Amino acid sequence: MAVKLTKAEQTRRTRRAILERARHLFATQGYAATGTEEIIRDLGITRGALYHQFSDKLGVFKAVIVEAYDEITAYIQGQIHLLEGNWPQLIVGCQAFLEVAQQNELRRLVFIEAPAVLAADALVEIDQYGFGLLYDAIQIAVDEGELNTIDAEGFAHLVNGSLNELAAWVAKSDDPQRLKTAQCLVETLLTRHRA
Amino acid sequence: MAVKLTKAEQTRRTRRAILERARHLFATQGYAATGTEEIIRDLGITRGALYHQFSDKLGVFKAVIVEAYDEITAYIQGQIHLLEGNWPQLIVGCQAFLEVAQQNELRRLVFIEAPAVLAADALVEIDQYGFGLLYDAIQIAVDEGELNTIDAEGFAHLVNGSLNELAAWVAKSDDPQRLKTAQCLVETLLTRHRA
DNA sequence: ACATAAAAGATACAATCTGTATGTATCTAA
DNA sequence: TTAGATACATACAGATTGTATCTTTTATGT
Repeated sequence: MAVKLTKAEQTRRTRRAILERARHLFATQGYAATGTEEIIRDLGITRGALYHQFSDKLGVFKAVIVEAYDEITAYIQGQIHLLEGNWPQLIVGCQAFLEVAQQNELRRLVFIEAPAVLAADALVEIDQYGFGLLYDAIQIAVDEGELNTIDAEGFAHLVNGSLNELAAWVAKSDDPQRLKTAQCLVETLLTRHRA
Repeated sequence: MAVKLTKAEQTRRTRRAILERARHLFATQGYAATGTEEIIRDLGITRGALYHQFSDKLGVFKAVIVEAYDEITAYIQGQIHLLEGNWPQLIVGCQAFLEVAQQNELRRLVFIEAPAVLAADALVEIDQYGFGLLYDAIQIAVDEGELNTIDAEGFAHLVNGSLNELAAWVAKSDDPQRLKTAQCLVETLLTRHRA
């Protein structure tokens, strides 16, 4: 029956199907333990289609990671874009990160698999954007005299590391209180460095 | 001419040779990109010896990671064991971590490769020890009324995340000043949470 | 509308790599 | 000294990735 599809539409569907299946498998089993055969199984296509749409297995992974990053930053932007002023945006942005990065799939993908798989590769480039938002906000806070630190860049890394680890901590537990605790800890961290 | 060796000694030498070579390769190329063949090349043995001494490739990796962890904790212990009181030990211990974890080989191995490779596996168990030292010190500081936080465990994760990320930041640069900056940032972080 | 180009995908295959099964020599212990 | 264990080598099966080639369907130009 095969309804007639435009080439562009066919490509779009194939890529989406591959990306969604791959994302789930990479997140639950890891990159190495997931075969290209497993990705396309039940999708009604063969590995040939996958290799036609993506350069290789790593190409699929990169595409998955880019989408995951976009989701995270989009969520944070959505939470802060109505707020007035850099300082509250910084605090709420950090707390929003803890909310979204608590999802296990997203977390393992972005903070465990990606650094290892893309180690030498394009990781810097991709991660740079997410970290950049945090760094910018902290730099502004320093410039505005709100934040007191000897090194804005270093402090941005300090906060970034805290956020990643706390997100993992929150995700590990099923205590709904833990998210609130982590959010409070980050707010305290920032407040105690207030000028 | 093969000098006569006792079995135990032969085993010891083989395992050491494999572990040292594997550690370097895993650290520089990553786990997935390092083949068992590559590990034993130039060691004067075959893959058969490797599989006799270790359960499999993952077994080699685990052994490498355990040694790396031991090195890190040994260094920290050496730096703090003469200090009096928990609070200074906490601060100096964190700073010592930044010194030792700045070495690129150790860092990629322990903080990038290990989490991905051992994801579901025994990672928790291994990492638990290193984190445990930090957690204990923080718990004591809270009990002694030195540290002010709403949640000792959460704060320990916050500090741990900061340390890991700052270590990576220090390692990325060749500016010798950066280590000092990072150490100062951590000291400030702790001091600002002092009761 | 028709011929031709181009793209999506299928199939088959070569190259690797891991782990296992089996064989051999050397050491240890009764 | 002899039986068994131990360290290691060799050969091979299974799995997986990427590439080369072929087929089919859609797009394009005249």
